[in-house]
Amino acid sequence: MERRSKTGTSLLNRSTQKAIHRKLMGWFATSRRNYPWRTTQNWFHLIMAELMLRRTRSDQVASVYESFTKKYRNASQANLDPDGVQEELRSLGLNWRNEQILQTIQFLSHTFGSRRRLQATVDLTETPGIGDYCNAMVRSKLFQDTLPAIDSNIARIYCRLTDVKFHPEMRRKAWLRQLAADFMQTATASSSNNDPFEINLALLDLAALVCKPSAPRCIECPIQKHCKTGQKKL
DNA sequence: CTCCTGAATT
DNA sequence: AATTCAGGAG
Repeated sequence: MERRSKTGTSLLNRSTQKAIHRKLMGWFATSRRNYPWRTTQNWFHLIMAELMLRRTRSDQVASVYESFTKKYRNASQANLDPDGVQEELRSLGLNWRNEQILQTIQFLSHTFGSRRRLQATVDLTETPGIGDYCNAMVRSKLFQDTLPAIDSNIARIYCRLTDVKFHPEMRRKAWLRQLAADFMQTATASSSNNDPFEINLALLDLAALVCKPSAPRCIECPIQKHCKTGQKKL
């Protein structure tokens, strides 16, 4: 029985990764989506955005995010007003999630209070409701940490690149996480467009705008040349 | 691995 | 109407 090599570079060699990074960021420069949480330096607002975005469209989150962040500037303020938080989140639906968000706020408030900055040593995955994906987004933004964010959409990109049948559980597979980590290392070692958070955003936007779940727009894709799935369409 | 849950998609 | 989605937790 053949065993697939588990290293990222064996699936996508280093020079291909470099080429993908260059093309991806060129595309991102003109195609990026702009949302308020992408420019905030407020760690609490950034976390809240990621929680709201779970299972919810970005455009729907935008107005709620604006209202929420005006009302609550830090975790302590939000924790003092759980009813108001519920009210702010209500239009997003998913009430079970809102209960969880309140618990997350409570933990953040108790642990970090109203402090403006988090220490770079903080491990946010110890916070209830925050896992690897959210941690990577927040740490890459706040500390330029070279952590690849892997949600189902980004996992889909890596599966298509390497012609592996996609399944939502793929985002947890060791070979995919290794590949994503390798790509982040290659990309951040580049001399330009090497901001880890921007690289995470570029992949998210490519997944949302081009490498869609069904009917991907391979013709418009900046990395079709390097994608095994895209190559089949030529 | 399975479960959660209701919006989005087909 | 039926299926898919989606990070996190167990």
